[in-house]
Amino acid sequence: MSGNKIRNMEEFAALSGISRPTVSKYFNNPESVRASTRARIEAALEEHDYRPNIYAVNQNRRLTKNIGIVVPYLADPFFAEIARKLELRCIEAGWSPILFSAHGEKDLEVDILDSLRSMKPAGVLLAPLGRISDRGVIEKFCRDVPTILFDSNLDGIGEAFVGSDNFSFVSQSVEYLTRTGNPPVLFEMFHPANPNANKRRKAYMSMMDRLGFDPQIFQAEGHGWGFEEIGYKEGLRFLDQKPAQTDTVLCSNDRLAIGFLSACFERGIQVGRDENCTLRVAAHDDHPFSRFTCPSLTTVAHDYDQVSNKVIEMLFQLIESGGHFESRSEHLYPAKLVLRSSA
Amino acid sequence: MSGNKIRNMEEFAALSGISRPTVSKYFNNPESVRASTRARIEAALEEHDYRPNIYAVNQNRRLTKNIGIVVPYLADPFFAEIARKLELRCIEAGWSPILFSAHGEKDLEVDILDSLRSMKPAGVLLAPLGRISDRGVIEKFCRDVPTILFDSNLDGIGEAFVGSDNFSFVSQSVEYLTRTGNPPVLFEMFHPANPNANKRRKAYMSMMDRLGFDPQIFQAEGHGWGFEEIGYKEGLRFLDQKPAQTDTVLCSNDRLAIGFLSACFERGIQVGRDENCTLRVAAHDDHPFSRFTCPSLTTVAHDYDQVSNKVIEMLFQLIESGGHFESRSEHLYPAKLVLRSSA
DNA sequence: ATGAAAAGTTTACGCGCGTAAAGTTTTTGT
DNA sequence: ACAAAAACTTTACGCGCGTAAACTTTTCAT
Repeated sequence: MSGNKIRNMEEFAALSGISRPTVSKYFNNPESVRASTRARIEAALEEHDYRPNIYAVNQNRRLTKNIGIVVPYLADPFFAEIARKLELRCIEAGWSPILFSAHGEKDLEVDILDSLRSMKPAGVLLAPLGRISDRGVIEKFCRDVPTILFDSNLDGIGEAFVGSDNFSFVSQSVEYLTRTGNPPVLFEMFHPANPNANKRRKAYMSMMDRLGFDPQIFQAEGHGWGFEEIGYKEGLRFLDQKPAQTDTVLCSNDRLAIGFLSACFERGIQVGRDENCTLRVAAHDDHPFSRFTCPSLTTVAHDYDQVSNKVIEMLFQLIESGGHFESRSEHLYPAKLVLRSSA
Repeated sequence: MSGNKIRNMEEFAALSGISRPTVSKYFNNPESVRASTRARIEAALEEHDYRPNIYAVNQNRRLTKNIGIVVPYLADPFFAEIARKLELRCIEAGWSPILFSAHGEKDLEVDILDSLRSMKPAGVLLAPLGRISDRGVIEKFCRDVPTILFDSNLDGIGEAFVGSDNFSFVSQSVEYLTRTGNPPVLFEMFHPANPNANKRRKAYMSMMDRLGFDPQIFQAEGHGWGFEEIGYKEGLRFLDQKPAQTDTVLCSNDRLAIGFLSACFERGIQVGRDENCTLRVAAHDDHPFSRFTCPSLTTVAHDYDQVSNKVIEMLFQLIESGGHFESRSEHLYPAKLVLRSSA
């Protein structure tokens, strides 16, 4: 790389000995120019390190190479992990992922969609906040920008939805717990942050009914995304009101369970499936940390890879289809029971 | 909002009854125009919802309103939490934060800086990977783009560094542990991901020396960012080789401790400061989840707020100074001992 | 009321690149 | 070797906005 900075494509084209329109063509698609000229351009690129001005490029494109990725709460390791997978896939395929977190706030989600719209992204992967999302805004956004929904479904919104099958989670956990012990109480939030919680409650009711047991639900108070804290505080309340009826708790998700297990430990309650244990605890999601709880958490795992693969696949299909599908499709993947020590 | 879409500022200016240069001035700084014209523009804005094309805007600016935020590993809740704070601050102040994660990979960090450079950001907040960072690339980047380093310091690179004082962490933990029990073994990684680990080891050595104890260090094998896994596996190894000399373990960071506590639980070792406990465990960082370990983790906390406040303060100062400080400064904040149950 | 200062208007150019059109050179198949 | 096809060059315009210059209108203090 020689030191002299190149101002624009004109200058770079001159240095490479190729005309500017051809150089422009090269940057849009290196395969679109003859191998010999490609070689000359790349030789010049080695020497002078020039990159097209992204703002000038994007101004003239109807769509950019940007992919928006929006998650409801990035400080939740579950979303951090999914976002990581999605980002890497986009990069591999030559797109520029731009990551946003709504930080659990409705207004921020709206702002994000707003600025995303003006970014002219080729496509957007959106995991909405869910219950508190501004449905109208999201609907409008999805009409203007090619969007795949994931994690939380919003009926009829977006070109497609990809996620895990909540019934699959709950049917497996309830089946396992009842088969190997007593029917579980469902420990969930009274104000769940996203629609998956509701689907899990329904699945629980239906499974318990099918198996001939009475459903029992404990609803934890609390708002927001501090699930561990809620699981802990309300776990203490749950334990202290001594629900003699059961020795088995099924938490709606792993983060609640992390807090709940912490409460059990504090109350000196032995959790697990050994004889000396008095409580079994299971949950759903297979949170990155649930291997390291004490005891390690028996849970039902998302098929992270399948889901993220499908999200990416649908996105690329959508882009190739010009941003619109004939009809909206929903893709649900079954979950996998992960037996650990807690139940 | 009327339905007719506005193509550009020219059209919008016509609709608002104000000339385009004045409208342009308004969007750059609403305060820079007379209150009466501001009102007219904003009235038109209510009706027609128009937004300047960001690509055209940024093409003509030397610097944009973008702030780059780069962290080494976003799936680590510690960084997710810091990133969240920094992002929100930038948004409040009217900037557009753009979040990047190197996902623990050197090449990605390089790519990020590369694309960040062409984004003409007003400033960048960079927490480098550390040991595996390509120092030359980062140095060059910081010469071209106004950058504040945080979390991991790289000597002499960037306009300033803001972080926590590693000596403060270790001096407090070691002082507390020795005062209330026996001197601790340091449990750390042999290949630490970032320079803070080295500083903590040095601080440990120096503190032990000062207090007249023999330092003992256990170095865990393993690479990468799966600290909990490493803490767990190597924790088992540590426990199984029965180091009779000590009943106190100081983990270099909380994530290692989360895995280590999991190993203790599996081996049936009671951790804590009660009489019936045989091991005390403490660590550093005050990871978001360390309140919920079993037992809850005694640790030394970053002053998250002070650090993120200072990072933001330095960033805005840097921007106002035109992107360069007279001299590089380092700002280290003391940590705070957090007593919980594990030690 | 009056003149200077402040703010707005009109006109014009430039930013760096996409891309169309017409003409020229190189490649390809036969 | 030759014509057709493919690739490239030259020329030119447009994208949407920042901004400078010269001029006109509004505001404000005296």
